[in-house]
Amino acid sequence: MSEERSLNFIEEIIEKDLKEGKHKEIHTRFPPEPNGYLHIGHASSICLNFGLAEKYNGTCNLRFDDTNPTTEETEYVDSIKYDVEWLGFKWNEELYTSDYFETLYGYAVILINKGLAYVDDSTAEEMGVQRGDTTKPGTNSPYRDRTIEENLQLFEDMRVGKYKDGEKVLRAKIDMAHPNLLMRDPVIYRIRHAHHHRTGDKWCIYPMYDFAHGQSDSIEHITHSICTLEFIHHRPLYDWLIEQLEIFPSKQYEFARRNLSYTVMSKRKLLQLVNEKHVASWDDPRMPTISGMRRRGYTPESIRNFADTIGIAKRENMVDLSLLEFNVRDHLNKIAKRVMVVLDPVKVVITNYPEGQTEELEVENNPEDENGGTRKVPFSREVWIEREDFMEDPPKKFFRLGPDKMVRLKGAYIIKADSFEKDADGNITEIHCTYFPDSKSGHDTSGLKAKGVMHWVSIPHAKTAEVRLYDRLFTVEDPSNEDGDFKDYINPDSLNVVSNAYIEPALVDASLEERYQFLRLGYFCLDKDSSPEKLIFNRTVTLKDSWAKEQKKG
RNA sequence: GGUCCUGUAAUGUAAUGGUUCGCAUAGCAGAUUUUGAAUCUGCUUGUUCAGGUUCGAAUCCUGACGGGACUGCCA
Repeated sequence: MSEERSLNFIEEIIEKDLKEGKHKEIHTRFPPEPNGYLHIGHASSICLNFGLAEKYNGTCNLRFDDTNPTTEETEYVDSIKYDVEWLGFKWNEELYTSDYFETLYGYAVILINKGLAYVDDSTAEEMGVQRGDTTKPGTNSPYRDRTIEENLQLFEDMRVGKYKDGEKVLRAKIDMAHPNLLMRDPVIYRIRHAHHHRTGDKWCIYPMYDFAHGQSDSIEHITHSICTLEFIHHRPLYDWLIEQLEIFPSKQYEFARRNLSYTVMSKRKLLQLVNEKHVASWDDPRMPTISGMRRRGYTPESIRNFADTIGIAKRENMVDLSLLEFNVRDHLNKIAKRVMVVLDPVKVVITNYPEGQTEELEVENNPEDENGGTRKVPFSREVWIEREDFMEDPPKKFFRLGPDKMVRLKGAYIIKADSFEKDADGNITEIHCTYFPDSKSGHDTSGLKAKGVMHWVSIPHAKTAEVRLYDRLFTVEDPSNEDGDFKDYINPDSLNVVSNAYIEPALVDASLEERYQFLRLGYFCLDKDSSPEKLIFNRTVTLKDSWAKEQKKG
């Protein structure tokens, strides 16, 4: 039944490798550095790596790339694990590059013994000069020709803490004239007298990314090590080290990271937004972090479908937000409970409805779900409707309430507006309507037809809640690529708080797990800061609004 | 200037030398609708350019042009 789906370039490589017997089974890994929260870009990588392992019956490890003790923290480890699980993936093993520190040290000794690494006393500045640049070849360090014995001794001295930070480094001995700057005797170990989140104070030398990542891949027998495009220059070094060390030949493949419009994705920038209080926290619902999207109401399914939709490739890209929004609407439409909430209320009095009378109307929870069931919604003489649903002098195509216009109150009766009252400022304060008793939803014998259907909340039964309306965090597609600071483009209206929305009574039992569609308004979820005393809802995404479009046309 | 990666519709992706370049989103029309949602139907927009190879090129080759990455003791 499954439709034929074309393979992305990595799947092609894998299928070829499997077919040719290069590997019996594939092993991938997701290798985050625990120095920040995961974002939607990481989600693509997670879906790719774990997804590939699932698809080809292989395994995927979760490996924390923790080789820099000064930036990494356990808090991040925990959040990363939570996010990966929340997305619905299970790792084969939970691993840490720091688990391999002893092995990596041994690898470095092997390199020294082969005459392929040396201890260098040059300062960072001196090394910068030695490196040359893209046009000029580099020059050899004066320490490049130390003997193996001397290097061995010096490296051990580094390990036992004889030197201060920055005093010495271990460098691979490759080629200072190599056209690839990364091959010009790259640093592979540096001294850092810092407390590591897992190894504590056991080490004062730490391997660099290039001497840790590929080796860790190899130790774990990762067959396909997938990373983003900017590491493509590292591949020759990745291969060189594995070859010299004569260890399992993991292979690196690169794909282009996914960029999303109207947001930023770099950890540095996201950290800045948090630190400078442009957002409340890492999980602020406006953040493109997985935790922020979770809090906003995105579902794991919608994020995975999104990752699937945008696929992977090697070219630069800017994925339009609408692709993400489509996926979240698509999923929420199937699962969200429909409820009625009025954000900007105006009072409607149904003058011919008996005073004091209340009806319990049976209303469908979700027309998209046969098993969604129904709930009771109380109806009475006075109801709140949305202020924008009434116009004193409506244009022709306005399918809502206006003088002498008829609309159906969703799940209830058809009403007609007779008159309205205004305050001194000209604001409408009250609308007087009559209802048609034989137009009751499900039992309509009136023969009337109302083009418009509106949501409403019975005034005497209404409860209140705070509703947070979120919009894109930035006003431009690519804030990082504009003139000036990216923060100059923060959308001042990214959050609008409605502190006193009227909600139908059934919503007081709202739960964190449930997703809701506030009829005609959008998809919402309960915020984690919500309490029975003060309910708080987050808007995940609006509904598509063709009326808004119509209006824009004028 | 060096090395490397990359150019298919507004956006993302497909085509693996062989119909008329497919799909999704977005946009536009219409149908339908007790959500101006959803659903359904139709439509619009594309191979960066120039040569070459070939019966045949988005695909292979050459060159140009465009976009991007690399000069941390970050990852």
